[in-house]
Amino acid sequence: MRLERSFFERHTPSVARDLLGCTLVRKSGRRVISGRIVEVEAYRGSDDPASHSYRGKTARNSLMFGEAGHVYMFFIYGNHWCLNFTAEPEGRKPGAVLVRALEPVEGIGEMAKNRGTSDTVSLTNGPGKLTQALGIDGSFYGEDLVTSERLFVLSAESPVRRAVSSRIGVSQGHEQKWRYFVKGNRFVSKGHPSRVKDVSE
DNA sequence: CACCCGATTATCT
DNA sequence: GATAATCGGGTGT
Repeated sequence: MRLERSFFERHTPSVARDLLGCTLVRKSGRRVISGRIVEVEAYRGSDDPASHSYRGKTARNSLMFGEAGHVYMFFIYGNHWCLNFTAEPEGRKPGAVLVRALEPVEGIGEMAKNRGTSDTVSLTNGPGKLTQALGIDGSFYGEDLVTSERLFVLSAESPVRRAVSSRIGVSQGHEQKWRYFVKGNRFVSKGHPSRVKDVSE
């Protein structure tokens, strides 16, 4: 079942945690590429120095202040697109969940073509990699996951073992343990080893 | 495995 | 003008 609006209209870390095990589906014509979400991070509001919305509303982050369940894309380090889902009830705090890793399900051949590699593990084990594998770019900025024909999320079919840590790649906001991943899954990104130490259940 | 670095550009100060 | 929620390739241990 496709996730509906109410799923996203909650506390951002809860949305992030519950996205683990859900399936991200990318459709273009007859082609379907999909993967299970195995790693995410929450970014939230004026109390989170690592969030793009920390310093208030700007042209780039305005979507994080709007209706939940939309796609927030940003381009980083001159190379990569990162995929985020907006969260929180509208009018409350700005919030978004970064999708960091997928376990490939459908369209693996297509992913390999998009990524230019045949190494299955490295197809989708990072935020910049999975967008490339699924053919998701800046044109998806603002896409509504609740109604879109080309990008949406299906609810989890079976429970997953979750683990938590501080977030990867951020220079501030280490105290918050807002990275969630599926324990033991080989498609979880390696991240920065020094920042993955404080893993807890 | 640990560390280092260059690529490359939108966005904000 | 500086910075960045990354990646891949390199070197050295």
